[in-house]
Amino acid sequence: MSWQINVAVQTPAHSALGDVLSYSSGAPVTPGALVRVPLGRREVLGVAWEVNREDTGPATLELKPIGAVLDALAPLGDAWRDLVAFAARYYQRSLGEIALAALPPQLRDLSAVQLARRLKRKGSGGAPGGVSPSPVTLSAEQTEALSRFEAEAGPFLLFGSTGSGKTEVYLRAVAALLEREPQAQALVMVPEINLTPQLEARFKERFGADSVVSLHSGMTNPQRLASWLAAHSGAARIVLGTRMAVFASMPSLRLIVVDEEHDPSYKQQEGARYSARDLAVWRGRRENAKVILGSATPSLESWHQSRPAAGDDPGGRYVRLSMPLRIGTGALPRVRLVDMNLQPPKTVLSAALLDAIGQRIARGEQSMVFLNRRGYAPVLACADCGWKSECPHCSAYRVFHKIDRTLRCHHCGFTERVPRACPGCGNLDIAPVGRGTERLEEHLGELFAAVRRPDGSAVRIARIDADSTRKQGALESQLAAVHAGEVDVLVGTQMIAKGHDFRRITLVAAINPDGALFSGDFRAPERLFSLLMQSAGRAGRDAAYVSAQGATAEMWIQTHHPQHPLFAALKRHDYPAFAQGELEDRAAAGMPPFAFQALLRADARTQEVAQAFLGAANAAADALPGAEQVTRYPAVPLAIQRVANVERAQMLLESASRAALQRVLAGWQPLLHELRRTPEGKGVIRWLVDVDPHSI
DNA sequence: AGCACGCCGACT
DNA sequence: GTCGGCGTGCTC
Repeated sequence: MSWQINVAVQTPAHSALGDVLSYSSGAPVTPGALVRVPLGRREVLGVAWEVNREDTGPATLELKPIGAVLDALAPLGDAWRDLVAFAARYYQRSLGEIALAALPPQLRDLSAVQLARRLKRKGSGGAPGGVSPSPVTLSAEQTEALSRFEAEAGPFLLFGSTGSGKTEVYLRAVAALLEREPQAQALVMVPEINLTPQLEARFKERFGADSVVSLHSGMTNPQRLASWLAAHSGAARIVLGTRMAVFASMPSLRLIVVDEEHDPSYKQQEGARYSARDLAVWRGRRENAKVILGSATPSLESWHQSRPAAGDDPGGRYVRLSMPLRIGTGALPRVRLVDMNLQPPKTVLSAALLDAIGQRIARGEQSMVFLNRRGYAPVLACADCGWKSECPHCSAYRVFHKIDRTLRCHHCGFTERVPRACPGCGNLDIAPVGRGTERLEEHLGELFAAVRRPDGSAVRIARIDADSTRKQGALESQLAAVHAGEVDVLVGTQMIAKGHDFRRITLVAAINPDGALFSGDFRAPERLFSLLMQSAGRAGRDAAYVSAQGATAEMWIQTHHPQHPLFAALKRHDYPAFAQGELEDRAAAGMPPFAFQALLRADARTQEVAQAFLGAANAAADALPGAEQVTRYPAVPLAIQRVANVERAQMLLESASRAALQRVLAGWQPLLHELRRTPEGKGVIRWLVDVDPHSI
């Protein structure tokens, strides 16, 4: 009984327990080994973090002995533990929470014996598949990007417009690595589960099915365990996945690709709020793996970080690789702005846009119309008494879904049948206000009811959004229908703007994107620009198809602000101009990437309690080291202040120094734990820190 | 977070 | 008399 093992276990952030719990062991355990340990009445999985000989000083407290060591599995490496430790520190979470969340869930339930049995059954893995030669010839831009990638250290920002062939660059970079180093592994991340199947197919075709595994939350637990084990053992040369994959154990990691690096999905929005993109860059440096961030509309952070040196400015830390041209003859679509101020009042779809869609139908081409609002109408209202379909549990309206005649709250899920008469005054005349995708689909159906396709049949309209794709496999089958040409007009939310290659779509329309122009969220314009650029990229991807049809691909935007500089840049497909404008605004306002932010949020039964806690927390931070370099703003309610009967408030911290902000946050954590036991902390349901928040 | 203990209302 | 509501407290 002479070893003290400090183990990271899943201790929740609120428990105020230490980062690691100490146990005794009769034999040393390798740091990084998975162990089962007693915790209260139960036995949980943990990761051995530090191992000390217990010969110094008297035993201060009686330690429980560790349980089984899962020694059939190689211990997690130093680099992996450093990554977890960094993420825990930076995002203000416990070591164990990050570590355990990074492991496949099934590992928690398996005993040492079961795990050993499973590993034996798996055997040593199949023969490594050879790399198939690439079927395509590289463009000059791609060749240039690859040669700079090979020659320099990075990290790289691959700035390539939609259709410029970024994926082929990733594939070549991975191929060169795998051929050069027989053990090397590559990690390729994509923002959404929906995008993994097509990328997975492409990688498997090139590198063989045995070399590639996926890691994302859509997989079953056994699948995730199998993939994780293959990555951990080195049998899988390529790991493809969503943000969670950044924590995959990969002993020979040499290359990390973050595709669509600007995508908000890389930022985890619950639990440990980490940015997988930022962690990827950190991990790359720690493990000496090259990192490529790719995007047609990079995040302003990455764009700024990849600025070239100029004058006194030494430039950013990233190397920018630009590929502005679209492959083949397909030009970028023409952007057409419709000034909605010149349309008759209450116009939903302008006559010019309808005409353009009609022409596409007549030519047998497809159009895509998107609107970022699902359901039939965002509000149901009574004209007589002013009743609106408010959610009784949230400070939000319930959305009218005509399909099943329900009012649904998109925040808490509360659903009711639509009332027959106004609950306020009994008036039978309650009407939908505004429109969502359902209503747009209906509207288009009416408008094109009399129109015939070239073969004389009726126009086919389809809708893809979170509601239409709820069932397993629904998205795939709906996408297949679009690809097969069974749809003339596709209506949907931003879901359809992301990544899917609709080769026969020659018109994309954004019906009402104005909301993001003057939103309180300073990142809204960036997201809108990226969404519109991406949507425009959906149109006319198949150059051969477009030119054979003699058609011009078009992106239509209906707006009340046609003079807005965002649209001017969009018209020219000029991301650099847009970014420069935004960066100037951000610099002037002292916002990211010129400042660093963190949020402290508190949830309570009442807004007063939540704000009182934040007020006390604010006062407690006065004395912290670094506080003089951090601006603390007063507590305010969240934009949606009540969800499921919980009131939410937050306060913002901002500093030009990331280090100072980190120092304050680190010192704050224990004070916040103490605060919960004071009168100001009574009634606080939870509090959380969000470092580098995405929306404030 | 789990999972206990603990102290008050409606059921076999 | 017990089943069970979730308030409070602890886990090396």
